[in-house]
Amino acid sequence: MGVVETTKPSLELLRSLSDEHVLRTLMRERRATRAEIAAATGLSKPTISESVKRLSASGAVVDTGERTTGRGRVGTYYALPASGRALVASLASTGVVAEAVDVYGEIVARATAPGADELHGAAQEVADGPFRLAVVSAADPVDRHTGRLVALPDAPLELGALDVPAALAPLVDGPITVDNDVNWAARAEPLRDFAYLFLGEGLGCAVVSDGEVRRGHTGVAGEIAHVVTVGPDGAAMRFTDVFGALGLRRARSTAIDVPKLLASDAHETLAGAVAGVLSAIVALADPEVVVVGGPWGRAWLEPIAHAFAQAPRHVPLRPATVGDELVAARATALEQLRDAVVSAATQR
Amino acid sequence: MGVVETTKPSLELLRSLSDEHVLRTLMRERRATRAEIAAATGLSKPTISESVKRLSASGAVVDTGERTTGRGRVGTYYALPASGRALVASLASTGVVAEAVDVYGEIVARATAPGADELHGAAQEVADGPFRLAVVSAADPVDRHTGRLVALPDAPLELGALDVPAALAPLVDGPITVDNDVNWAARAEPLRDFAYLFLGEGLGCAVVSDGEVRRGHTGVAGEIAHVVTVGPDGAAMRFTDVFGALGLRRARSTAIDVPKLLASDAHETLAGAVAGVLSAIVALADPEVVVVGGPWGRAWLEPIAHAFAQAPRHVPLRPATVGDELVAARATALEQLRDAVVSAATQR
DNA sequence: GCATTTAGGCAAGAGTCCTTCCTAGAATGG
DNA sequence: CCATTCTAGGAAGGACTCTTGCCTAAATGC
Repeated sequence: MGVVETTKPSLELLRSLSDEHVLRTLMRERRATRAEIAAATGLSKPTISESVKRLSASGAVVDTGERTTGRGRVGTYYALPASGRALVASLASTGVVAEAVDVYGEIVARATAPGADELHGAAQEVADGPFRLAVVSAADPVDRHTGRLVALPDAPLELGALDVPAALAPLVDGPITVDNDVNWAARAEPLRDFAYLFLGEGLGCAVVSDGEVRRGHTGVAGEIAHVVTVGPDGAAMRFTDVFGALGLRRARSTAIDVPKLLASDAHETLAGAVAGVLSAIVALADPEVVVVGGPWGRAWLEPIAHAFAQAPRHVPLRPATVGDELVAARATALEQLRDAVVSAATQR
Repeated sequence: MGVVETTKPSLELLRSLSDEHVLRTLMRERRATRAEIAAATGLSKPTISESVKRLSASGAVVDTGERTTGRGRVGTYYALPASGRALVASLASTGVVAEAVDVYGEIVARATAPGADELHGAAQEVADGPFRLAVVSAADPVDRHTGRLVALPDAPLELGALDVPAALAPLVDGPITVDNDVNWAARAEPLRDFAYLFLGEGLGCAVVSDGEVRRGHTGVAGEIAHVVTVGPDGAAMRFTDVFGALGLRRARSTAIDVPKLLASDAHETLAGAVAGVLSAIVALADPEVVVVGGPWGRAWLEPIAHAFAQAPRHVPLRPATVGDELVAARATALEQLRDAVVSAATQR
């Protein structure tokens, strides 16, 4: 708190600001003449001309060879050179998706593979030289500092002992961001303070506060398996143990047997247990709404909402919009890639 | 996410940056010659001279009349004029504290009064013209948008129906920031991801994530009274109800009877209940440590830590450093006051 | 064929930063 | 007591960046 950091005034600062305007305009427009850039940024034509001259000399923008047609003098189109790509990947037990995203936000290549251990192969398939950075969604808890998957008690790693950063390091020449799939799904919702509760084979929750997913110290915030809640006979019980007590786990595993659960008549007991967890979420995170996703979360939204409405404090529940965890991962990758390009071109 | 906001390059930007450097230096040093400011900021003497000329003309800095003594030419000391004050107040059922803080971080006036309803009077006592802003700590849940106290189920307002912003509005000519005392206490700890659990007559918790207290949508994040936990016979029970079941509440109230509690032999039951709440905190916030404060929280840290250590996931507990909720409130007020002075002087 | 339109360049002006040098005045030391 | 040393402040000059305004070249449309 209170660390005031004031940049020194300098003409270099102004110059880099102009350059940044030019680069970001070309990221939006793909190509533009100096006059078009001036109009789009609100800066004057001579300023843009100077900036383009600098950036051309350093190779940060290039003359595409194309020329305007139409009335008036022929203009020269400028564009960004091949600026590298970002890798966006999704890892689940059902398979891997790898995508290459360019600085315009275009998905320029895509590959899928059946097993999570084929991450490297899928990434290599969409590679075209080293990636400038990677953003990965994984269906397991993630350590926010190392990017490695974290084994929590009673929750075997769905993806096995895969070391994501190590698997990608040879292909990526920059930062590798890894986060949980539930957190990525939450980032796609346009709310500032809410929680995203995922109820499927695994249990998960993302807490969004002040517009950002809060990951906590190690990155496993929202791993709700051990929250104490109401079990079968009103007994206090950890959330994950409720499924054991009801015989709704898959054989020799702590994973929930979803088909069996959906076919069972345990609506009420489970809704009560979920309502207990929701009480903890509301108490600690104070969300505006709780978005409920996952196969049985969505199917049983009704009884869950009914049980939760009995609680002394409650908030509205809403089904998750059918979203893809890659949407937010792509957006993050694009933002990081653009920032990397701008800072590479403006820093010296 | 991804909203890139780039400031336009302009010479005015540089000028305001120089002015800000000068102003912030004078806030630290109280008075300085142009040469001293130049040395402190790293900017050149002519630049500082220009800035001081501008700021003197607008009245944002003044010649104090003092002159340097010592070898060399006599220098002119400049300083900030009377720049207004910030009000810092603390409200508890035991009484009110009001302080006036100036732009140097000095407490220039202080008043106390026995009842919370004397907020206006205490504030008026330390006033010297209108305050530029106010920062208030209140021993009740606070709505982060309105600054009003929030009545939650089973938790009567300790301070009554006091409307803090309305009480202060006539004295304050700017923003009024109100927050819970537990949140202020947490802000005084130098950690980025942790929770602060307060166990006294009331129950409270602050969640600090990524270096900031997270208040949630309405501002009542951390109000843990309704978290489901383990009650007397292993029954699932809301935290606040545990005290009712054990007969540890004050008469006709939901407040905890602390002397009775400390004299009771309910260590184990209560430690188990607290451990259940800690499980929820760890699951949802993933803190590095949990700082435990409040009269019986500190006294019973041992049994609580013992019970919590049985949980499948746990983090270290630590007693709260004997802190004053006003420390962080003062720091916030000072930062806001300085920002206000800088922006008033640099904007036009 | 000529007015219109448009990209880009040039020139001038204002403003901010810096480095370097100069000056006035005060304390220090022989 | 006087030369020396030290320091705050100012002035000069150069380097840049921004803007406005004007000019030129080339293509279109009537």
